Amino acid sequence: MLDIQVLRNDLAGVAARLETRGYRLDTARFGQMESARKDIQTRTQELQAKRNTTSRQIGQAKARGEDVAAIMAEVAGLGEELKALEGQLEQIQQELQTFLAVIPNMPHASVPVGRTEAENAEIRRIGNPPVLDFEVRDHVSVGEHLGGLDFETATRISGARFSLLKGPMARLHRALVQFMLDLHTGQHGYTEVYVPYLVNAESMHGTGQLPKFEEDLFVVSAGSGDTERMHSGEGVAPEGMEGRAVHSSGKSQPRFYLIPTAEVPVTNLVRDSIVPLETLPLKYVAHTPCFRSEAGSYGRDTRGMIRQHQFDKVELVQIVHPEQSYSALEQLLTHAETVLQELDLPYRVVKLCTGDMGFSAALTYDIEVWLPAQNTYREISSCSNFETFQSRRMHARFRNAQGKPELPHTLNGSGLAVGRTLVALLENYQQADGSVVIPEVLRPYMGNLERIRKS
RNA sequence: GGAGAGGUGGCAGAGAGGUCGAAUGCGGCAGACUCGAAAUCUGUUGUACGGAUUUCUCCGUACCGUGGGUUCGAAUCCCACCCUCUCCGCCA
Repeated sequence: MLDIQVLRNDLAGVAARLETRGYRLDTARFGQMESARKDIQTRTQELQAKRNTTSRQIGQAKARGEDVAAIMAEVAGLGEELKALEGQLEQIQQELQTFLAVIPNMPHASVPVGRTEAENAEIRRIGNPPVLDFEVRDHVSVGEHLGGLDFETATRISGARFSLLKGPMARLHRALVQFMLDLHTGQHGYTEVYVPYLVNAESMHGTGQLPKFEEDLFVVSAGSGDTERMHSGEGVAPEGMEGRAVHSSGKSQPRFYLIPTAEVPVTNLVRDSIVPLETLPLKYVAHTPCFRSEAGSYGRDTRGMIRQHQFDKVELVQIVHPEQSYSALEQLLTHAETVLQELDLPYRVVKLCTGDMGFSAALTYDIEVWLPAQNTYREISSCSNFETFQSRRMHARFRNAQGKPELPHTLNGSGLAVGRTLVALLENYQQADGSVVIPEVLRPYMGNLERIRKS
């Protein structure tokens, strides 16, 4: 969420900046809502002040044993009027809130302006694509040949966009997770956390997945929860009823969202709290499955495990002092890159252009790994600085040197997407005979296995 | 699923329609005492929004789990909901 003060002070400037991301800010509407809000709020508060002082007088008069009929008459109709005004104020503030909640973050000044990923800026390339002097297979072919990858059975169990790993392949997947966690906790100073995979609407709102991107998420409710009302959209849930699916009987069922990334539960660790200055930077790493509906990407990456409804990821999250956030982003990026370097996988780093960035990000670097079968680089990590966009939504603050609450900057990045790393290993480490060599650093996690062969 | 207890400031814990943003204690901060420290004493100490001021603040409003109701006035009364804890049952 953007700072409403910035909108008030420089509406045209904000609109121009957001234009570069392809977002048209309705400045006229904002102006109308703001002036209405100002008017209603002023009148409401004046009336509340009057009520408070009068009520106090009544109390004092009664204590003195005086007759209060005269004062009572004075505030006779005040209640109704006040109630109406308070209602209006509530409504306009809700409208403003809704308006603000769907505005994307402002791109950092250094972000290249562009519409599509074609205009992203390549920062560096590390490593050389392997020379494979035989017919290159894609990861599906490699994995199925080894008997470790079984999409047919996964489809029977669940459906499209799920995968099943077996034997050494499943272990390799686990080895990657272990390796990444050990690296980030041991070498990079992150604290490992285990977090819920089902979260409430407030958490989703905090990191920016809601209210705009509900269709990308899986929604879960217990037992016979009525899903009818769940997608009724716009309507703001009554306070205290958020995250509830209203059952036809009038009873409510708890309603959860499956996390699309560990960013959600981990960043929300600090929601609605004020952390002491000296605890910054907070650095967390978590391994979780991620669940995405992939609505709107129907024809893309249908083969293999590139794009799945469920995949594992090791996620890095940092909560930092605003002055340190951009150097922290560079560090976080190198932390993710280290994984690829240790695995000796060729990759490149790109800085996303304004049009390709996610809703909440101010600046994003993508790391793309080389996939021989696709003869191209594919995203394997995304590292972003959200500045105060998420902390404002989450009401996450730290106490600054002056003792005042201040919004920290939040960052996160994949370190890395496990499924895609597995894909990259299978493709880059495949051998002419169909076997796959296991990178040195993973062998301790594989019982010193050096190569996966057809069983 | 059954039975019960409870949600108040950083923490503990009063408060039972009126001057309560909330006693008291602890903790934190500042000062006094001290060579320094401890102890003691004094003062101070929530968050958000709006307005004024423009870096020193000041004023107003809201907030005692959440939402609604009663009332001139609600932390306090009424209703609904959420959450936490204890015991039993079930379960990994």
